[in-house]
Amino acid sequence: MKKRTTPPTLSEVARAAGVGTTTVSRVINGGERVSAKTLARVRRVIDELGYMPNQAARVLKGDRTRTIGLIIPSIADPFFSSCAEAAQAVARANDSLLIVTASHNDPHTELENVNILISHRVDGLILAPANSQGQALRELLDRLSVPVVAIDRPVTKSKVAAVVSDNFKGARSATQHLIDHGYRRIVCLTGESTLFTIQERIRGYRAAVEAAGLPYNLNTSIKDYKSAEYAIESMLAGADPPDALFTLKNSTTMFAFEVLQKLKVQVPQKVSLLGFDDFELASAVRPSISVVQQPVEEIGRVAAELLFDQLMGRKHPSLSAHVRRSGPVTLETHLIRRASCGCIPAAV
Amino acid sequence: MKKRTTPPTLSEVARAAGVGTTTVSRVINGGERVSAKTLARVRRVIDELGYMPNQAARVLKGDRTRTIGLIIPSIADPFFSSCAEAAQAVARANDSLLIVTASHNDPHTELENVNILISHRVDGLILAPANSQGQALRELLDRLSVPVVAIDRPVTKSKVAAVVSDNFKGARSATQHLIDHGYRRIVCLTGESTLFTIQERIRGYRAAVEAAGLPYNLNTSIKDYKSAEYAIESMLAGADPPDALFTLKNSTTMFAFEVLQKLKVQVPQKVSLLGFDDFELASAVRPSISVVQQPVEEIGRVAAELLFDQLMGRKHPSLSAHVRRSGPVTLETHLIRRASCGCIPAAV
DNA sequence: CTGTTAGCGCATTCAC
DNA sequence: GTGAATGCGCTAACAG
Repeated sequence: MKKRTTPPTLSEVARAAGVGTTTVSRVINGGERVSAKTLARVRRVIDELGYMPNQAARVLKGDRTRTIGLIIPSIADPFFSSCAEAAQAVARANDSLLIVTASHNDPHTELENVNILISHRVDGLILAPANSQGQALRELLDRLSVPVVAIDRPVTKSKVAAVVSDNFKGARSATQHLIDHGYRRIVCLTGESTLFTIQERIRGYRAAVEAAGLPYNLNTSIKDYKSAEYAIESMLAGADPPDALFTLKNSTTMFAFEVLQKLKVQVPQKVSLLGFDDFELASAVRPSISVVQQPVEEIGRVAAELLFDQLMGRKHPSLSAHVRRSGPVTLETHLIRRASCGCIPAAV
Repeated sequence: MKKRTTPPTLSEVARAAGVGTTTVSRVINGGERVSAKTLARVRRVIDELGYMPNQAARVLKGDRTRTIGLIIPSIADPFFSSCAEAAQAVARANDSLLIVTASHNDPHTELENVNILISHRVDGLILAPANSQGQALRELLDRLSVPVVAIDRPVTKSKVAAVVSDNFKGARSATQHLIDHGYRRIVCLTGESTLFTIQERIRGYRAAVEAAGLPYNLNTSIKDYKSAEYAIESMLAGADPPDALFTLKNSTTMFAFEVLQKLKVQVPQKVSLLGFDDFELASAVRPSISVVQQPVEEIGRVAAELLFDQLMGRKHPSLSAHVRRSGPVTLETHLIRRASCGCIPAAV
C-alpha cells in the first residue's frame, strides 16, 4: 500500500539504478543495445518502483500517441458496440488504444467529440457521422491532420474513407427473396428516411419491386408501437392487404412483429416478415424473424485496418488505393433465413 | 482541405497574432487578464489556424489528464455498455474523457489494460474485476497512485471502493416472490458459480427457500442450450418435477426459456420462470419473462461519481465516508413482474 | 555499450 | 496587461 502522490519518473529509475536516463529509456523500449546485466538491474528497479512510462511525455516528443478515436451514436447500441469491440481488437494488434465516445446522433456533440479527441492527439479517427450531409463536420474533418474513416454512413462530398454495409444490394436481394417466396404485395416499413442507410435500403426495395413489376409501397410512419399498430391494422383492413412486410430497421421490425402478434396474424402464413439488420431477439422469438444481417464486426475491423493502413503509410496499397478510387468500401450483407419469411417451419 | 503534417502550436499562434505565448495561454484558459482587443485577435487567429491545445503538454505540466479509465469484460455486453454510457455522462459533466477497454474476463488482459491506462495517466479507474479474488490485481491496484472503483464485483480483501447490485437481496426476494405465488418446488439454475455475483444470488435463493422450509435445489450445469435441455427435460421427467425455475443469469434464462418452448411446456401454468437480470428479449418474448432488474445505469453513474468525489478531494464526504466505513455501495434491484411468473396474463 | 544534452508544447513564475 | 524564461518526463542525437 505504497501510495505516492506522484508516480515515479524515468530519471528516478535511472538514479536508483545508477545509470543514465538513456539506458532506462532503452530498457523500456525493448532493451536493445544494453548489456544483459544492466538490463536486468534496471528492470528490477522498474519493477520495484512500479514505474510506468508517462505517455504524455512520449507524445510530446512528437511520437504518435498510439491512440485512435471512435465516435459512435451510442455505446449501448449493439451494432456500434460490436463495431467498437472489433476496432479495439485491431487497435490492440497495432499497439494502440481505442477511445470510444458517444455522439447520441447529435451533430453538435459529435463536433465536440471530434475536438476533444483531436486535442488528445489521437493518431486517427473512426466515426459514424450523425449527419452524413453535415457540412460543419465535413469542413472540420477536411482540416484535420489525422486520417479519418467513416463507418455505417459515408461523409458525403468528402474524401474521407468509409466502410459501409451494402444496404442497397442487401435490401434488394431481401425483397427479391420475398418475391421468390411468391409474395406479391410487399410493403416496406420504416420510421426514418433521412439516414443514408435507410435511403439506400429504400432504393434496394424499390429496385426489386419495380424490376418484378410489383407495386411500390413505402410507409415511413413507424415511430413506435402505436404508429405501427395503426399502420398495419389499416393496411390489413384495406382493399389490397399486404402479404409481406419488409422492415428497414430493428425497432420497426420489432414493432411490426409485436403488432402482428397482438393482431393474431399468422406469420408467415397470412403475412410474412423480413427485417433489415439482425438482433438477438430475432432468433429467439417465435416465429423467429428472418433478417438481413450486416457484417458488424467486419465493419469495425475493416475501418480500423484502413485507418492503420493510412497511419503506417499505406502498407496495403491495394486496399487504400481502392478506397481512394472508388469511394466507400462496401461490405456484403447476409440473408438469415428463419421462420418469419417462410423459409423454415414456424414451429420450432 | 489544408492538411498540415503537424498541428499548429501555441507559439505559432502567438507569433501569428503578434503576442507572447503567455497571452495565448491565457486566452485558451478563459481569457482572464487579457485586454478585449488582444483577446479577440488571438481568438481569431486560433480559429483560422484551427489550433487545438496539445493535451500531452498540459499533462506533462503535472495537471490532471482529465481522462478516466473503465475496464469491463466486454464493450458489446449490454449490461456493461450501459454502465459505460452512464459513466461517460458523468465524466463529461466533470469535463473528462472516459476510456473504455475490454478485459474479456481474462485476468491477464485485465492487468495489461490497467497498465496501459495508467501509462496514459488516467486520473482514476473504474473496473469490473475479472476475478474478484485475484491477488495480482489487488496488489497492482493497491500500488496505484490513482483512485479506483470496482463495479459489479468487489475486489476482495482490498480497500478499493465498489458499487454493486444487491444480488443477495434481489435473489432472495425474487425467490420469495415465487413462493408467494404458491410454487413449492423451485429450482435454481445457472451455468457459472465462481463469479461473485452468482454466488450472492445463490445465497439469496438459498436463504429464501430455507426460510420457507422448501427444498434447496441448485443446478449449475447450464452452459448452453444442450445442457439446459438435458437438465430441464430430466427434471420434468423426474419424480418430483419443479414448478418454478429461477435462473441466475441472462444466458441461462434464455436457454431455459427456449427449452420450455421446445418442450411445449406451458409457462407459467406448468412451470413458471423468473430470471436474474433484465434484457431486451425478456419483455418481447411470449410469454414475457419476469426478471430481477439491476440498476445498470445507476451502477455506472454512482461509480463514476464516487471516483470524481475522490479526485476532487471528497466533496461528498457523506458518500465517500460511507464507502470507507461499510464496504461496497449496494444498489437495490427491482423485480419486474411480467407473464412468466404468473403476475400478468400470458396472452398479450 | 553508456551518459549528456537539447528540445517537444504548454503553464507558470517573475519581471516589466 | 504582457512577455521571457523555466521545467514537466521523455527520446534522439551526439559524444565518449
